[in-house]
Amino acid sequence: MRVNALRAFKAEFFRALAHPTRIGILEILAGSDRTVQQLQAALGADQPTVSQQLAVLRAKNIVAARKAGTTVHYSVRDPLVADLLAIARRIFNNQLIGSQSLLRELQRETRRR
Amino acid sequence: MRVNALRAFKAEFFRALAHPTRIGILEILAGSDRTVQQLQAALGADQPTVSQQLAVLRAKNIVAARKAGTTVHYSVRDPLVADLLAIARRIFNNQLIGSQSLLRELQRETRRR
DNA sequence: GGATAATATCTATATATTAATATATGCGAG
DNA sequence: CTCGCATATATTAATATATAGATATTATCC
Repeated sequence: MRVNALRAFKAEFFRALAHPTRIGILEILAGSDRTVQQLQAALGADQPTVSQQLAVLRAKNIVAARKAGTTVHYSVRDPLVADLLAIARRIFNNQLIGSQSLLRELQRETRRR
Repeated sequence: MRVNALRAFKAEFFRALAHPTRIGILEILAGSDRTVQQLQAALGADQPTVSQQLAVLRAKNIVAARKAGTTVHYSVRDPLVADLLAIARRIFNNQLIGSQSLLRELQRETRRR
């Protein structure tokens, strides 16, 4: 039964998304490619943190790195990741009925797209 | 900035999916509701394992439990979860080019739906 | 070559997750 | 009421992950 191997693989993929910084990175990259510096600024995170979380996403082949001189540009490998995040957003939206403040922020985000 | 709180929340959601058994449970429940016993049989997992992973999904409000006498029927709360898994499947499909055996199994699964 | 900027990796410690096993709870049958 | 089945929870040891900080690598400029 390699259904199990497949499920382990899927679980690994979702685990790669299971971190606030990595979610942030993907949300930003879903819009357009960015350098590490830009990600640092947009996330308000320090350099090693961003770089380390990028390494996780790279290891899972979710993002790609393109080197240009001393800076590195990152992009999402599969545009479907943006769709995935969009569906996830709708699920949160349904789920958060009752948690007003988070819900408001989520709706603001949904409108923006 | 409660964008961060929101991202933490999203990360938690994905963490709930980040386990082979839980993926299995959701794939099965996406088809139709099942009792714990049915899940045990379908997954080939023992009772405490299934129950424990169901508890995780319950805690995140991803599944709902309905008690009928001594047995408990589980269902997925939001039908969008099935869509999420379907998109994830397409992402794996793109990503797995090169890993032939897993890819074959994945395509078999995609065809089935 | 040396200095500097951008990015990556490592290390140590704290914390979380898992798997296996044991035990507890609730309910229906008789 | 008590027995047995279905499910849930607790416990513990092993493993994995996160976080913060220090350090290493790489390319560019002089």
